[in-house]
Amino acid sequence: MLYPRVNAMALPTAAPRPFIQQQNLVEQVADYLTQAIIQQHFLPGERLSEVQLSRDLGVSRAPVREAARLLESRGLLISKPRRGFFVRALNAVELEDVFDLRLCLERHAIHRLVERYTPDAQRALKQQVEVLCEAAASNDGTRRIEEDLQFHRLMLHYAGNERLLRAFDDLTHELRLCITLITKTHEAPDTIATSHFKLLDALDSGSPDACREAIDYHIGVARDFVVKGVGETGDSSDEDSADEDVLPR
Amino acid sequence: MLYPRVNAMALPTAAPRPFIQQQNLVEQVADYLTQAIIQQHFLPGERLSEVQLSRDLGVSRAPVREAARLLESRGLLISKPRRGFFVRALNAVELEDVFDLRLCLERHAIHRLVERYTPDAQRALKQQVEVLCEAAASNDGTRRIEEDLQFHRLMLHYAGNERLLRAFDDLTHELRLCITLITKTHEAPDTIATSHFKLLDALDSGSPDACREAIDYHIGVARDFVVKGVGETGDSSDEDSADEDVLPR
DNA sequence: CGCGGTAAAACTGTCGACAGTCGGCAATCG
DNA sequence: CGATTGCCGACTGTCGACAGTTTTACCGCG
Repeated sequence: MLYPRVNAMALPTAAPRPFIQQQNLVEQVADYLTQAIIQQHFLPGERLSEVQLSRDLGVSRAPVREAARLLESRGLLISKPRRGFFVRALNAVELEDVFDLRLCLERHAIHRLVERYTPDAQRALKQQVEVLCEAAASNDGTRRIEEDLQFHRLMLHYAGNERLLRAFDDLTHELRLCITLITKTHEAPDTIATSHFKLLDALDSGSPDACREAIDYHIGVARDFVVKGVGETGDSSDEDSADEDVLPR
Repeated sequence: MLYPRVNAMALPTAAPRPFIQQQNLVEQVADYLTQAIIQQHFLPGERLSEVQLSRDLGVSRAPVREAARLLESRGLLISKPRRGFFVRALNAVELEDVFDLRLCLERHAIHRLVERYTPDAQRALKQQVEVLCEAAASNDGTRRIEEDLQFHRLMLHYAGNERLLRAFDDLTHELRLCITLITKTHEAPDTIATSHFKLLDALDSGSPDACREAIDYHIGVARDFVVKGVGETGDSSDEDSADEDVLPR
């Protein structure tokens, strides 16, 4: 083992932090854990030992626990009392739900966006598609996904509802759980490109119906892609809790 | 001050826990803080001192911190590094965003629900409306709101997407931030009743368009109600952070 | 009387430690 | 030989304490 301190960890896809101030330990540990989970250094369903993590990262257990709670709220971890934290494992149904919610959010967003489609937004989206195309041509699967998500983030952003954007961000955290499934099944670069250009065209047309059709198609493709990829791989999770359908308040 | 220990707090809408085991301190503190914020024992924008809380509740600071992080993820608190936790204060724009997202979620939910409208769901919703009507006749404003939310929770539940329900729950936490504003402006009991009966009728009709119209009207009324209530009261929040529109990844 | 600077107080971030609990292993009994 | 029970190790939940930072109060000076 003997990992270095968190300061020295390599994060190729880390969030750009232009500010001078370094984040506190909690966020650093959270970022580290997020990356480790996404890159499958921790497998779905695996238990995370607090002492092990704190030893490896060279910090005490308090920041580790707080970071774990943060990731739990993001749906990346699940805590079982007195048992510890486990890496969340999405089964097929949960994955369907995630994409259904994504459809819900993006439909709404694109309708809001087409109402207030400024040149600024148009320019930014167009530019991001270009970045995405460039990424799609590369072999870096993770970057491809991130640029794709960033495009959708931009859409949500220019839709003008910050809370909607937050809901989307919460969702993407879970989406990244199965990111490796997507990166492995190498989607054709031009498919990605045309799929996004269709969205731009629909927005340019100004027709809400065209936008809805475009986003439905777009997300449908992504859904089929991931659901196909998951197949029999990542179901697991829990069969022991048989009292889940009582709808607690 | 001198609140009692967290064990003694009254939670009329507490989750049913048939098991012997009591929850851990973190959840207890989180529930306590949630109730305290909702009942405005802590005012919006107010800072929460960790030591003060831990003294008052008779626990150490670790559970308080973890509970505070939990509530931060729910949007009830905001943490500023090295400054502490503050009660979230929703301004008018944020409130609009919340209701817009609620519209987004419930539109989607009711469309999913009308596709799979089982007798079970119909019965449960009808019963909940009756409970709501009873609550609406009472003077307990908090209970009125909670039963109202519970009805919508049921709708989301029977829509069959657990993730959608979670997104709604996350949102209602923020909705409760301005709950007192709603309870003060006493809505007419029969208005509430008929408004919900319309939803049931739309579902019975099986027409997606009717459902959409009903939910749009329903949430529109609620939105106007709250937005009118907030008026000049709860804006505040922060004017110091001028770098919020850079769209961080 | 107002203002700037300094020092003290209070608070947050982090740490190490202790106690209760859970899971696994082995010894024992049927 | 299989099931049960007691024990042991490991781990989580919680606590008190220390260090660095922010806020506040106070004091001198203009």
